[in-house]
Order: sequence, then C-alpha cells, then structure tokens
Amino acid sequence: MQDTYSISELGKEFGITTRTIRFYEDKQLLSPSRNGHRRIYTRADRTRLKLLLRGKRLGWPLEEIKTVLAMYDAGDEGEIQQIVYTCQKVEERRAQLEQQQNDITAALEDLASIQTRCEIRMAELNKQSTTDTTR
Amino acid sequence: MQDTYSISELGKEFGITTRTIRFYEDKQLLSPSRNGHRRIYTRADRTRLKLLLRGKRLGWPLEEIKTVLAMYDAGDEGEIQQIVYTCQKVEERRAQLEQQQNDITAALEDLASIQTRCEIRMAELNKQSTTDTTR
DNA sequence: ATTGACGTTTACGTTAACGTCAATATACTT
DNA sequence: AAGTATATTGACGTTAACGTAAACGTCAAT
Repeated sequence: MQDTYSISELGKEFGITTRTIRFYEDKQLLSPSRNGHRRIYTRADRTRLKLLLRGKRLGWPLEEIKTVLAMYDAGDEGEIQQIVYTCQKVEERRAQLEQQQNDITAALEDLASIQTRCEIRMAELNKQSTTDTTR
Repeated sequence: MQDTYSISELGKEFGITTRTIRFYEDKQLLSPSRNGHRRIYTRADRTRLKLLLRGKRLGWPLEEIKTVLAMYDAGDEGEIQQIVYTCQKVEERRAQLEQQQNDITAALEDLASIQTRCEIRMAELNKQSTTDTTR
C-alpha cells in the first residue's frame, strides 16, 4: 500500500482514463496536491475517488456525488447550520437508496421469472428436436 | 383501472412530460397504437413504461433498458439462439444488480456512520451553548 | 542529444436525454 | 363560428460527462 499515487496509477487501478480524473478535478470532486505541475494523490484522495465511482455505479450524477462527498467532510465539523443541513441530506440520500433497493429486489424477481420461462421454452425446443424430422 | 390511456394521462401519473414519452417512442422503447394520429396506450404499454422508469431509477442508460425490455418479450418465444442470448443477458443483468446491491449496502453503512458523527457533533455544540457566553 | 514515458493545459467534438419552441390538426364547448 | 384543450410532427437548443487532438514540459535512459 503506497501512500501517494500518480494520476495514471489511479486510472489503471480503477479502469478510467486520466482525462476522466482531471475532469472530476475540474468539477471540484477531487483536489490533489501538486509536485510542481504534477498531481499527487494521497490515500484520502484515492478513497474519495473510490466513493465517487461507487456513486457512479449507483447512477448518480456528478453534482449529486459532490454533495454526498461533502457529507463525508462535514460530518464532524462546522456549525449547527452545517450539521443540520448535512443530516437532512443524509436522510434524502437514505430514502433514495431504499427506493433503489426496492427496485433491485423487483428487478431480480423479474429476472428470475424470465429465466424460468426461458427454461420452459428450452425444454419445449428439446422435445421438438428429438421428434422433429424437418431435415 | 382504465384499459387505455392518453399520453398526458401517463405523463401525469408518472411525473414525466409528454415530450419525454414521445422521445422514448422515437428510441423504440414504446410503440403505442393510434387512433388516427393520436397515441393510445394499453395497459401493457403502461407496464412497459413503468419498467422503463424503474430502469432509469437504477441509473441504466436507455439502450440498456431497451435490451432489458426485450428480455421480457423474448422470454417464452423465439428459437434456440434467441433464448440462449436472452439467458446470457439475464445473467449479465443479475451480476450488475448484485453489484449495485453491494454498493447500496456500503453506502447505507457510510450514511449511518456520518449520522453518528453528526449526532456527536450536535451534542458538543449543545454543551458549548449552555456554558458559552460569547453573546 | 534524443528518444520515450509520463505529465500538463487549452480547446473543440460527441453522445445521451431530453427541453423548447413553432406550426398544424382535431374535438369539444360556448 | 370562435375559442379552448389536447394532440401531432419537426427542428433547433441544452446540459452532462467525458473523448480527442494539439502543443508543450520534464525526467531518466540510451
């Protein structure tokens, strides 16, 4: 486990291009330090990117991912206003996640039913092929 | 429960614009029948739209949703090639759904931890406000 | 000293997923 | 007959999330 990373290392590790990583920085989702011009990513930066990509897999737009990342930062500092705002955002996020969870459950059930129908159809086709003399 | 719907009825029910619904048709995700020029949606069309929107909530691009909808149609008809292809797609989809499920579990855990930190910080701020004399 | 690997910024291009008109049609109401 | 509500197609606009290409810097190795 290194404690710093180059942009291309992170790109390879997560299967994204350096252009993408720079784009995320441009959108203020990342802010690596620099050695001269070169970007240097700490383990914290890497974690941020990891969280970001998880958000992507969940289909969130970057702007939303940004506010989620802000929650991680704002959880234990800042004034009362900040904390209340964070709590609120956390609740919103939880609601959406639970909705997604339900959607996934339903989708998995549907897939199972499609699979069953496929199997039935396969069986039918097998029967046919043993009695069939079309060729 | 009606058995046909107008485009605006569906729009209102699902909270999307008619433009959006026509766009989906243009992309071949829906294909309502017509009364003259006007579109008429059956209950099957409505179900398709419902499934489509579930896909959207799961963050799938329209093209992917299209192939998923095709699975529903292809589950119990078509030749061996079709069925095998469908099975394959079903497996791919299941894998992605399970990944998403894991991501959601992780995200919910993170939110819980942020919430805890928020509560701790709130407690701190309360203590301060009772002893504090800054105003 | 040059080649190659890796990095940088700047800028224009692209695709998906709609939004926003505009012009027109149809049906019902007044 | 005129107005209102709802519909249609067609065309252009917009935003997000990158891709692609150009032109340049830097450092180690040959």
